[in-house]
Amino acid sequence: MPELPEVEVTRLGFASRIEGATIMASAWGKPLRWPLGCDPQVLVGCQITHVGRRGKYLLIHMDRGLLLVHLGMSGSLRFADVLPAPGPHDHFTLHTSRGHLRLHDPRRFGAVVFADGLDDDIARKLLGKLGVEPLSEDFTSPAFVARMRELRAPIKQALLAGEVVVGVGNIYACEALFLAGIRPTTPARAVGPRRLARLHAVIRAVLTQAVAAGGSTLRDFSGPDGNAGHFQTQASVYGREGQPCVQCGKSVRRLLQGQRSTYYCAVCQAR
DNA sequence: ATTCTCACCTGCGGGC
DNA sequence: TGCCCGCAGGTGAGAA
Repeated sequence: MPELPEVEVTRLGFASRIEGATIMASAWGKPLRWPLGCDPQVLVGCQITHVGRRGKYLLIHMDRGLLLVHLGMSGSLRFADVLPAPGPHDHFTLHTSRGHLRLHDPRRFGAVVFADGLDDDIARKLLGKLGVEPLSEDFTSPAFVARMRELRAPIKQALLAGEVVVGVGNIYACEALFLAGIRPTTPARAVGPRRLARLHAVIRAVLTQAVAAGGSTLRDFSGPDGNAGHFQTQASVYGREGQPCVQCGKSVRRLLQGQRSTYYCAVCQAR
């Protein structure tokens, strides 16, 4: 599920409410993608100071160390004063003095990992190669164009790789390429600079709109208050194979790139 | 170094 | 009704 907008919607929904809370206990279900990396007792008594985000990782900073939370494909976080007893897919609950934070993740591709700090080994391993934040000032058009022009990979896969810009997953990569009029299979370096500049602008715009719409809910995702996102209803191509292109009316196509579905319009994205 | 494939895990919808 | 297949928002590991 969660690409940058969904993670950001999650963060915005509970960050200010949990900051300042003291952790009382944690509860665990089935194993997630990676082990916590410390004794769960280490968390008890820690005070949460700030909730940030890097790419698709939530960073729960504490007075001692931080938690890196990833939602994988099917994860969602819920934060509430009162939560029901954990269900079979609730694999982590953080009980704090300000409420209870719970990770629901049927597929368990998500993770909760403890790190001493952002420069410790595990944090660097997970965050070290990530590209620029697309909603930050550092995401500039000239730098983006220059970096993309170095890459042989098909442009969609260059976006998904996250080494140039983070947070753009399968939905938003398809949408951004459609809005920029770029064929997803074109090698990044073969896309003209003006189209790349357009892509830069459109990535910002589409992610911003998606955050405003509460993210996309295909099946699992909900924000920390339990509300579904509705950006998926605004999608131009994603999930619309065989349906008419919103611009030209021709049938939206689907193809596979690196085992992932790509949706595009062969007319509007001619090259 | 790159680039590609596999693997992780569960659930759902479609076709037979 | 029920089974089997394909598909799903991510990404690290290992092979080629």
